[in-house]
Amino acid sequence: MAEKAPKKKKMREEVLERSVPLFATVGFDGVSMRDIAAAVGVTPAALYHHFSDKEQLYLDAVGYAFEEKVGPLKTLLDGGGNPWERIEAFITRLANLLAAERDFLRLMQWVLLDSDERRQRSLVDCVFRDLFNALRDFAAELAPGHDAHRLAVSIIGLVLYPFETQSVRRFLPGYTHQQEDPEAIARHIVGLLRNGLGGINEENP
Amino acid sequence: MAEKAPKKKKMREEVLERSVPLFATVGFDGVSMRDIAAAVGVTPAALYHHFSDKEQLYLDAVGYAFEEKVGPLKTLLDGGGNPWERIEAFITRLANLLAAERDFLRLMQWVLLDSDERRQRSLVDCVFRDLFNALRDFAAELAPGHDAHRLAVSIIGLVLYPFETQSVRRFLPGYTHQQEDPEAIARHIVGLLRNGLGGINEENP
DNA sequence: GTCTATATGATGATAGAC
DNA sequence: GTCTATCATCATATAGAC
Repeated sequence: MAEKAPKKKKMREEVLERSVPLFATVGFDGVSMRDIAAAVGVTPAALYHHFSDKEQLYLDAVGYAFEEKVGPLKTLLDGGGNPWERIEAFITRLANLLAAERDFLRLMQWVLLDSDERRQRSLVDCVFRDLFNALRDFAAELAPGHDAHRLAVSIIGLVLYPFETQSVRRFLPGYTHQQEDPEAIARHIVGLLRNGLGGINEENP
Repeated sequence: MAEKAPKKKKMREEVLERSVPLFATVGFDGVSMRDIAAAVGVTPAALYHHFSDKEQLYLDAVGYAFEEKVGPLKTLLDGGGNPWERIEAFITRLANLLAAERDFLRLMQWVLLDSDERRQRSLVDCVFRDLFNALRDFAAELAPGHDAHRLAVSIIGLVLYPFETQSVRRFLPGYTHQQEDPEAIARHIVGLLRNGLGGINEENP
């Protein structure tokens, strides 16, 4: 009796894991409880034993997708040492994360578009707040003369936008596969933050 | 008979005008034909006399919302003269547009998240392509040493992100109403592009 | 061109057997 | 804890009267 069946406790987690890509792809309104149930391999009724309703399942799924993702990122900013080295490490890590975990990015986009204020607020509380605060505090240290809040927004936008727009840039001329390389994106952004466009060319240093 | 009834021809446009804020707020899946019909003041069946189906109504609504918005923006980039003056004018105009027309921004976000590839492509064709190409060509002129495509993405991201994230930043500390001032946002971005963070402080020049 | 009425199916959620 | 069966409601879309 010391050994419990390992399968039993995992049902709830299994639901979350399977529903994350669904919500990430088509959003809250685009996913039905039937879809999730089918992805898990149960009937829709079974889901209601683990989650009170669809909204709670969604909130838990988003929280599940973000936990253990934002923590390590925040740590990169907290450490001491050269601020420019830290911001470069943060940007590089974030770019690699976004490139590898596409669901992560899309869930963030869905949160930004959520029109249910109560739901959006609870998502922000569990997902965005800590990381944004850490980045804003770091921005204040990195560039004391600038508005830290505004600068934090700029940094996040610079990193996220290449990935957010990838699905449409595919169709545009001048698009090459290598433009999605997270390391190259990070170098581009750090160069921009350091010197603006007046600095040394990134292509011909 | 030389004078036609001015009301008759406007029905189609009326539907588009009323449906744009609905689609902008809750997206394609969040709006029903009943919602649109109610907003216009007709029955759902009447909508099908003007649009073959919901998707066509959506595509036309997005096109309607973007026409006469992107054209003037593109013109700002095409003109000759000092490139830095032109990019500043473009960024300032775009920021003011985004601040004034919230539906415009949200529709763009929905397009970026659209999981229907055929639909997304047709939206990109009628909405994004021209403006992005103009900006990319301009970026090539502004900073010949940089990857023009990448730089165009960075510029768009810098301008759009303060507005895209406004709905969640409301809940975060350090948020002040004045951070949404499009003129201040534009100055911040131009300063960043010119000098990076190493330049003269924007707050204490 | 808009209406009433309706076909047809998907949706979130629940009751009760096992 | 999961199932079958079902409810009530909502969805897109159409047919045909006016």
